[in-house]
Amino acid sequence: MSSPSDLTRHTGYWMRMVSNAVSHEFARKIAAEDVTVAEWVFMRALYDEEALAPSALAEKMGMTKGAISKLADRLMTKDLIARAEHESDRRAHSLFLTSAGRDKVPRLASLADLNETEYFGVLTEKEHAALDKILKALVERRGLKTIPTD
Amino acid sequence: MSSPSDLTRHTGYWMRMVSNAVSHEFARKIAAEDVTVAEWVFMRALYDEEALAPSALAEKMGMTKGAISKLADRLMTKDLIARAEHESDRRAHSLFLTSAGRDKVPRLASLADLNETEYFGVLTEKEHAALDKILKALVERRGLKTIPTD
DNA sequence: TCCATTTCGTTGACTAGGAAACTATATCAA
DNA sequence: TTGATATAGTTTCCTAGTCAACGAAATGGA
Repeated sequence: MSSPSDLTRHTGYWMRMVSNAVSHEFARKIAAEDVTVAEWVFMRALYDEEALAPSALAEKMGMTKGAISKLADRLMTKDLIARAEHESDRRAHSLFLTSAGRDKVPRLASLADLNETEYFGVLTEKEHAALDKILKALVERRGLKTIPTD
Repeated sequence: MSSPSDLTRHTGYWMRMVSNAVSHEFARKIAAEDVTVAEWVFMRALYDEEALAPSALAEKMGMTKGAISKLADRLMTKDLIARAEHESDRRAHSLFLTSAGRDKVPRLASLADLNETEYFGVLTEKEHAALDKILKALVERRGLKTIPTD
């Protein structure tokens, strides 16, 4: 037996290695659009909705509301999102994409597609399909849910 | 077609979701031993060696030497590692596990094993083997190499 | 109605890492 | 030998999160 649990015998090890590489490369790509990965996920989450409350975003993205608050500040500074007061509850508000923000999403989406293709393009069709299936099985069987940001 | 590249159609999305979950759960487990994931990787890297230079660790872990410098500080404060001056080069030194540090590695390793089992235990033997094989193929074909920390 | 409690979001203190400037030392070429 | 350059680590400044305390507004009994 090789020393205490050789790290490379762990699936988690290889998974993290690939996952990190994919993320870092994606971060590099979208940096050209002056957006971070967290910002992209945030914007993508708003894209399908009219507007969302910070708390909903926090839940969806698996981040604390503090983090969302600061992230929203940054996105507002960049004029990619804006806020609307809640009609009846004066504590609450909701966030939505500005038109500039909305315009950006498809461009970022193609970069995401490109990254996906680049990374997983080295797999055969069969391998890729098998990987997807197994990952989804894992998510389902372990009951995972939040949108992965980091 | 659903809106700009539905994130959930990306393998990277599912991969990050699983990878993050595995990491966070592991972080939670080893927090009981008062160690972070980066610290664990650092210690694990030292375990097989007599001693390593900070620069070698940085290379191995894919972190900057600045980060290694701070990480080493923390580990020295906890008395888990110590430093030895280089015999001829007065700029250099090397880091090694203290006996307390060395003792801790097997305990952390079992937590790593436990985490691995817990997470991937929901897969069948066949699925698990297939996943490993595909991940390793990805790493090889894309030429990835540093030990994943985050 | 009014006070206790809960909820929404923000803020401040803290942690971890990257990038680049910096310090000290080593090496190499003239 | 000595001055230029390269190398080993450290430090500083910055970004991006968490956690916990907080203020303001809403809610729900007594």
